[in-house]
Amino acid sequence: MALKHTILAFLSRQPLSGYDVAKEFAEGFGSCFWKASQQQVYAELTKLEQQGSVTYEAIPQPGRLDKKIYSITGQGQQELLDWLTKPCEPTAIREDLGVMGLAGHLVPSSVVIREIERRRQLHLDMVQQVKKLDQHFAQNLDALELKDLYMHLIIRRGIRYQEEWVTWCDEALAAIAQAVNR
Amino acid sequence: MALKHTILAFLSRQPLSGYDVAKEFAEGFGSCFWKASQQQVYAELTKLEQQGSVTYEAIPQPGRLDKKIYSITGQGQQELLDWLTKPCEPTAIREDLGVMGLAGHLVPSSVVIREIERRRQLHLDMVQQVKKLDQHFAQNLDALELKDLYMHLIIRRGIRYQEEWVTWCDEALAAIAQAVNR
DNA sequence: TCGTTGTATTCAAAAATTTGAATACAAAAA
DNA sequence: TTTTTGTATTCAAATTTTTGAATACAACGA
Repeated sequence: MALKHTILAFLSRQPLSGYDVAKEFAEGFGSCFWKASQQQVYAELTKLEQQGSVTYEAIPQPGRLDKKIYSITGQGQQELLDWLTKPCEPTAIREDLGVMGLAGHLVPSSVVIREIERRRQLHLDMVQQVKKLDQHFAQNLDALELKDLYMHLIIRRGIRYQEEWVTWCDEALAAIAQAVNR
Repeated sequence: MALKHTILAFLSRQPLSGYDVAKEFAEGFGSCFWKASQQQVYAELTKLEQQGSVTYEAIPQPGRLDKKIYSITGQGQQELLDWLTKPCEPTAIREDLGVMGLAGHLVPSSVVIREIERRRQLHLDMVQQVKKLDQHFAQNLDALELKDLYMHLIIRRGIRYQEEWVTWCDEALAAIAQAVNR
């Protein structure tokens, strides 16, 4: 389970509130690599706190519930470290669009084409979004410390992934158009 | 949920036993796009059968449980068709290795390097494996009917995905080596 | 002949993820 | 000024996925 470890990893970089962690999953690093809902994040933070992997400092907020700023503990850091040291397995793409490859012939080709065109645009937008994440790290690459270099490299993987989808959409659209006009 | 629809899609191509479907997920198309365990497949097939989306013909086998050959029904085909017609959203990569980007600096760079080298080999193996799936379809591309063209295209996506990981591993290893020797 | 691999199905429990809410106030935009 | 967006947390339920078994026989190789 990487949700737990992804949260620990976020907190190993800086203390964050649950809201901030959820935002990381929705908009930042997580948007490309690992999505988690607010509820999942809050539930996991509560569990991690009970287990002693994280602690929080409650910031009183006038007239509403305290804001909790979570930090990783020594124990949490050790857990993360142990996990990082163990080999991890690649995961399947788990992409709904794949089903089109199996059964696309059941729907009119126009439906397939429309869907691929839609996806092309979505991935194009994602390229821009993920590139923004990289802006901070992509500057003077030669002087980057390891911490930032790792971040840069993995973000590059995300960018490439999205770019590859755009390329694939173009190729697929061309191939389908050719086959249909035959 | 694409498990249901992936199973329906398999069965839309040909009738299969639960064992065969599970094999598709483990070794065939699914190995790259959507993994599901045997138990998941059998449970889902039972549910689909109860709902009338699939039927099975029981093949008696001397001395053991019947073998069930499942086929998609008209209703199942309609469900699949409806699902394919609806737009689908891209999914996050959901890759454990991503956590390295966030917190790789907590472990010695040798650990990161070893892990990336290991992953490189795994993806290299996957490239070969997925290319095998394509063999049947990659022949005389210009005469491929749509059904097979779609399959070919989506398998190409899987090949590229694995190849991209290999390329990324190479780039990452080079960049890390350079940073460490600085 | 003995172990391994492959065919074939089923049960049960635990863990993870998704979905749908509700609450509450501040700040910015319409 | 009214609505929308953003900050911030929590509860509950349903669904999905993972993990760990158990059963049974056939075929193949050592």
